[in-house]
Amino acid sequence: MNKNKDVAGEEQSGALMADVARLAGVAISTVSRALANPGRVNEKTRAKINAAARQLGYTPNAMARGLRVGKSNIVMIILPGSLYYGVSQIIPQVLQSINKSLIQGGYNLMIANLDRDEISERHILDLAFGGSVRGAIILSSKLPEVDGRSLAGSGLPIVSMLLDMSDAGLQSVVTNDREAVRDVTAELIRLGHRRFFYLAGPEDNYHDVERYAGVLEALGAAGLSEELVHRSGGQLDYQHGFDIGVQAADDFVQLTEKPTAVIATSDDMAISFVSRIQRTGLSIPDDLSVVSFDGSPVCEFSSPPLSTIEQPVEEMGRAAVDLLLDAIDQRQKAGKVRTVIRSKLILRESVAPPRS
Amino acid sequence: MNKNKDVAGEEQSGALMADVARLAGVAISTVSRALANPGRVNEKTRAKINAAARQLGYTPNAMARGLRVGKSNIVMIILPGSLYYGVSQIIPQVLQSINKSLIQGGYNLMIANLDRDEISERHILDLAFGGSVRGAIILSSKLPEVDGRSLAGSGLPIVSMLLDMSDAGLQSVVTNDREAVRDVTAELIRLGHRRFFYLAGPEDNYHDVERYAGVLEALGAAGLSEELVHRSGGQLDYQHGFDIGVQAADDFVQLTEKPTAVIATSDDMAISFVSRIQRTGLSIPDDLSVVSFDGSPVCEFSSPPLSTIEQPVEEMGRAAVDLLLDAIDQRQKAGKVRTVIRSKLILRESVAPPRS
DNA sequence: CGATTTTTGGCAAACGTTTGCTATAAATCG
DNA sequence: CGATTTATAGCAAACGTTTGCCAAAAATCG
Repeated sequence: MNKNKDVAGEEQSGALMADVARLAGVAISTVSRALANPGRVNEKTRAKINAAARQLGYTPNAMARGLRVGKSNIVMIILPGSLYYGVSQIIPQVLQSINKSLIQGGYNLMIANLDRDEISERHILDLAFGGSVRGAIILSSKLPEVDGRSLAGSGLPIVSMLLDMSDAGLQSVVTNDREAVRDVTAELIRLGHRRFFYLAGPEDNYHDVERYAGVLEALGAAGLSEELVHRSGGQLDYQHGFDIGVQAADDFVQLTEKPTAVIATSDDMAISFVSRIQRTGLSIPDDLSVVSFDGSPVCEFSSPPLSTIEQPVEEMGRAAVDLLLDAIDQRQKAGKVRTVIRSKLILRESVAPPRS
Repeated sequence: MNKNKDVAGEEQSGALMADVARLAGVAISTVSRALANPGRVNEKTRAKINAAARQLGYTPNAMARGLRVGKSNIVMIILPGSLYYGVSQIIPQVLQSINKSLIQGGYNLMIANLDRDEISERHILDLAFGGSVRGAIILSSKLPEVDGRSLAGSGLPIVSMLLDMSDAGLQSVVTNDREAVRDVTAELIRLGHRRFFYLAGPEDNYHDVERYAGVLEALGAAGLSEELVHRSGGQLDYQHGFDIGVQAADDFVQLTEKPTAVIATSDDMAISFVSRIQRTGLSIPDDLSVVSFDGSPVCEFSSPPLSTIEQPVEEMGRAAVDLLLDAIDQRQKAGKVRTVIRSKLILRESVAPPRS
């Protein structure tokens, strides 16, 4: 990028395509073609060009290419808010999985936001409308919309991951929240549990709606009343999982008819709930079985080891990137708008039949 | 970005500066100046331009600007490897802190790598030499170097964070690993502990070197022999913290003279060690005190709550970005090449005096 | 009020790469 | 071997913004 070609210092300046052309004795456009469209250039000429490029350590300028072609090689990810919380590595795992697949497709991943306030929404829209990004993967409900600019109206290819936005027309890659929770609830019922304590995420949150529905479905399928499940929480976001669990433990001790099984909808709330409830003298799983959601590795080292539903993050990330790249390349796959990848229940020592 | 100005569909095409100029009845260069150098444009003209820009939802094209100016608005982060592991949120916290500060400075954060293999090194160098990024923050030792291209030779402003690379000439923002571990070891000594079990990270790893040195310093300061500390592990990377802790527990039970205090150098290894050692019947902290490093929030909900050294990630991230922006703007602060921000010991129930 | 200084708008070229089009060379065909 | 077809290299313009320079308008000075 250094225009001063005479610098004899240690710094390796960024060679231009023009430099390669000069050294190889061809036109700039021939260099461009040799690198990007090799079949259009004679083999001998191509060899000369490749040698020159190697000698100069030539690296294409992505901004110039993006400007000319009208497309960048960056994909942005729109987060629900914080990048991390508690023991959950879901978001970092998402980032890792997506990044890995994007790099293989020749793209770079950029984090677009760390909040969903107006400043962040505006920033996301700048990236979208400024041509800086080629597509987006969104992990959050509601597409950004500020001052007459909306992400939906930008024409940018978008894929939703973790939550189902297929109703809004977005290709979505999700796990089977509802079904997974239904199945683990059915397992608790099979073990003999008849009273349940549900640790809720934020009310109306997609994940909470799905997971709670799974509980109710299992009860219905077993001919049991929905009144057998006590719902705790609903005010705090998943980011405050530890707090949810602490408050739930307080809630639990107030109950006169104690439930025998806890269904926590994130590992954080399960971990802090268990910690607090054990201090009241209750024993897990003798007095109370506990299951959780997310699949954080640390659950194996809890006391006792925690049963949890493990999300297939890596697979979902791959699928999301595949869908996005298809949309970018405008390969209209006549496929489903909603891709479901199943979570997996990991049963550990926190679950047992209830005391008779 | 859509060249077809006649599209009457729902899609809001990216308006160009040329469109704003036409609507405002001025030249393109005047629009550019009004937006970027307002003092150079008459107030009345500026108002016309701002109104036109607002009406059209004009968003600058960052690629065009970057190309013309010769500088992008992206900063890359070079990771030591995986983005996440165990309960540690250090890397995600780093990303969040850095991203927050960068956005305030008008930059975007891009993840450059997820590995340190040759493909990833090459990719990092492409970003550096291709003009795609304006600076780098590195969380890993050794600067990328492949095929005659080296990051050090690219002229790109670089700041190291978490590990001290000031000897290699890089501005570095670190925490006081050595001192923090020395102080916590001194506290254990003060409580009466005389035999220690050190859970090591990878041998020769910067962090392990510093932290182990802290242990030895505290012993020396108390006039105690270095032989009082048994070192366990050293083969696995911090990413495998849980495994390190499991192996350390096996190691520990083999010891004839049991140490009374454990100094673990990451929360992951402490958590898994405690889990395993408790299964052998030992009690924390009655039989064995445990301290850890990182400050993961879940430590509060361990059984018993785990004492840990909390890293000042947010503050370090801010400092690193400040240094980087200074370097980008070529503001030569006549300052130290090494910035140290202190970690903080959080004492919880995992530490007690040894049984007499 | 004329001379001088400052402000302001616009032209044109720059940034590094890509690609349509044309002319020429090379290959193929009868 | 001449006519026809195909392959290949190069010219020039495009992408969207920025900025040096110049001319003209406006402001200030004596």
